[in-house]
Amino acid sequence: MPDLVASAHQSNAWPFEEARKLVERVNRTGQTSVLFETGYGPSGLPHIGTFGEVARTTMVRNAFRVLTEDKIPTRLLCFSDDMDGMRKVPDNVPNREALAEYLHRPLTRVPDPFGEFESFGHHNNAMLRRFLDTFGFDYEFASATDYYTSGRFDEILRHVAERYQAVMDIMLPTLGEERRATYSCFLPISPKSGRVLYVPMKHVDGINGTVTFDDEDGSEVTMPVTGGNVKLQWKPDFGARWAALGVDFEMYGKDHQPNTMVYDSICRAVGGLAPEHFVYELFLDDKGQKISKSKGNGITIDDWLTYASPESLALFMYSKPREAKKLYFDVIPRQVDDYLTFLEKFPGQPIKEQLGNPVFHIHAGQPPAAETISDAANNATTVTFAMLLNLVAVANSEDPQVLWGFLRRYSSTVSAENHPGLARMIGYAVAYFRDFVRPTKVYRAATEAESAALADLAKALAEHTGSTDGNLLQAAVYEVGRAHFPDLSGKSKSPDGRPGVSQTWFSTLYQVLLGADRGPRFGSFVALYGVDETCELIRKGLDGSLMAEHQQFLARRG
RNA sequence: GAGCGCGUAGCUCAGCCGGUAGAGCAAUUGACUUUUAAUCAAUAGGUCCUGGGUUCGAGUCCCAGCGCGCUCACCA
Repeated sequence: MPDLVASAHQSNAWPFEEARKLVERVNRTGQTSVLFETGYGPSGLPHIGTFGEVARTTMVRNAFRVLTEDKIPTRLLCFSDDMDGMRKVPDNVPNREALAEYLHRPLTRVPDPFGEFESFGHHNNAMLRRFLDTFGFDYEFASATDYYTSGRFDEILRHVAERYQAVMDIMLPTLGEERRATYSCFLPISPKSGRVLYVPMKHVDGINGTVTFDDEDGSEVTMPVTGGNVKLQWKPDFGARWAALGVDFEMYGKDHQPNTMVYDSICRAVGGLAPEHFVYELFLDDKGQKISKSKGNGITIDDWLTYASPESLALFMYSKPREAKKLYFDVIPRQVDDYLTFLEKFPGQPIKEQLGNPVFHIHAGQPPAAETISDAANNATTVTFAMLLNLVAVANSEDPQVLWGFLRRYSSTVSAENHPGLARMIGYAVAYFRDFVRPTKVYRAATEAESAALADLAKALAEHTGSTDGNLLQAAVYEVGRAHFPDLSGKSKSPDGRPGVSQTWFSTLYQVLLGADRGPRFGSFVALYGVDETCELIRKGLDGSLMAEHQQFLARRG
């Protein structure tokens, strides 16, 4: 595969551009492995941005593996800063009052409000891992609490104590006057209250590795910096961790960008080599505001996975990482269809274009084959999400079987067994219909004339009970329409030359029975939906049940 | 104010190493034996933000300007 590697060295797809920086780094240092890191602050449930960071870092990692033909081992460490103090009680958890007394304690020392895990921190860590596992990421999880208490950070902590002045010299100029007066890069955990203390150090002993400070009750305390007694302040924590673990690559959001120099300087000050960075743009909600955990705006990972595949979300993360993009429900269908298009094009592309195709990066160079359905003449088509959303809207049904029925009109052999991807997509389309389309429906009552016509239609259809012949049923629909709503303009005619049917008739059917202004060819709809079921639908349209049911549905949603 | 990014068809965006502008949706027309979802075929459409520069040649590279977006206290 020298062709692939050579092209990868030329490719301007961003994961390759980032990975090339790492190749140069390896050539420079002679190192024999590469460590990727992503950070996670578990003060709340996992954020879609956290997921994006892991997805994108994985893409760079895979690009690196292609470039180096897998000769340099790589690891991805997802580091959870779960020793951070709980600064406020999150809004979206149960038992909030009970949590209040644990404010400022490390998250791994706060009881789990969900009552399932050892601590709130453990709970949030587990949630993060669940999401990452859903996507099949290859990663190692790391807990700050474990690292601090097990002694894995002891050496670097002693080092920071020794180099205390150097670290403070980097930090102090970046702070406001007020903060400067009390700042410390060490945050001791109070031996009395268990809280993370933001207090000035009275003394730092670089030789013995201890710090001296006043505890919350005013008593002076001297403790070793090691063993989990003390954690590092945010910026020193970043730099020191990179140095301690030998991190080679870490990306972060643009809000961190101004701090890059500070993190890197600290890393060097304590003897490390600063990692390579990539700065990505933040996501925006529907109103153009930045999505953040604390605001709780925008959509969640669960939201996305309710309506679309993990792959479509990965595509969103791949595209334009340096642009502030809107991440909201209405971007979902497009991502799904773009993903399908890219997947379909991939096999026929020359290598160079494959390397720029998002599915290469989403699937670590091994995208699956696209699923298509074929008609009787063997013309293959990709079923798009847009098409399914239309189908589910016109079929007016949350029953997947009705959708399969529509699809089998085109391709008689298609099924969930031979098209698992399509089956999943139908599930997503149904959910999207239920939550975004159905609420927009408006049912109206039939007029007197329309009621008479509908009653006749029910009678006419009843004679064809059990029929699945769309054309036969369509003819019946037309016969009734001709009697009640003839088109007198002469514009439309039946094949035998009799007057056609006014559009009013069809509008009536859609508005009264389906709650929409437009709809499917009605005979075909009846064939799939069922004659008896359609008669029942007409009955409910006439007696007002459809309107009432829709009202109830809307009321239930709130 | 500083940093980063963006400005291409009505909308959303592709345009790789510089070589006569592309897709999807929307629109219009037609096919599917009566207009009505999907599908299929076709048509229409753009001063590539502006002005300079480099070049035989610039949407693409360089400079300047205009417009828009995001980030930049504390906390992480």
